[in-house]
Amino acid sequence: MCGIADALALVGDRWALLALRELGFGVGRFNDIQVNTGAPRASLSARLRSLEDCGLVERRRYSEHPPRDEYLLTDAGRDLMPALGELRAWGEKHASPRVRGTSS
Amino acid sequence: MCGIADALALVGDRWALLALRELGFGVGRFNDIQVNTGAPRASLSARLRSLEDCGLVERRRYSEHPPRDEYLLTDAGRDLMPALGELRAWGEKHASPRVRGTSS
DNA sequence: CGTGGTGAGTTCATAATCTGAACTTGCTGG
DNA sequence: CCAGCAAGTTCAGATTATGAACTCACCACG
Repeated sequence: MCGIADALALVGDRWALLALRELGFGVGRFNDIQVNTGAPRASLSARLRSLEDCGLVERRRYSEHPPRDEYLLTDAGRDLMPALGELRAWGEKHASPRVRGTSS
Repeated sequence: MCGIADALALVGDRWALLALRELGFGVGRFNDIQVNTGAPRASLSARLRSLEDCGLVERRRYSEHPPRDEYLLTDAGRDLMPALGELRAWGEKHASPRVRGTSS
């Protein structure tokens, strides 16, 4: 009925958007994403897999012998960046008013 | 670090955005939201409560004796609409490719 | 007046999901 | 050979969501 439901079905969980954000930053290593997002390894692994399955993320092997993969945004994933930008803008405006003003 | 995490902390669950979407449509009755989103009553109730707590949604009592409440978007909630719009656009472009082209 | 229906929630037991920690696998460094 | 990093996976346990049924309160009906 409305793309929102479809969108949320793909990226509507707690870590997908965070992971996508990291990918948008150019962070493509599993451990880095895991640390930056705070997601549990298992959850992140599953999420990355879903995202790859949805075509939002692409997995590139940057080392053969030790199986080292790197994740990249696909076209579809990159298209999500504007939405993420809006979300971030909103978050900074409404969800983090605590850090406005003097430090602490 | 980034507003996205904060934003997701508030609206990053499965039903929040859907509920917000309904509110954006002007649908403010509990049952209507529940039916339109498909969210379980209990989940929706909890979510609406969180959203109200976060200041994204306002509860207006439109009937006293039979406790009938109606939900409205606040300023903060309305500010989320652009993000929802982006998300919807993305969803229609990438998350619902099944309806592209001839049926079947 | 008693019955049934609508609307908004709540409660409860169950089920699914997520979480953290430890474990693998494969190679590199000492 | 042993330790360590990197990417995942596995496992048991904790959290949370889910659906169905139930409550309250009123309104309409016969």
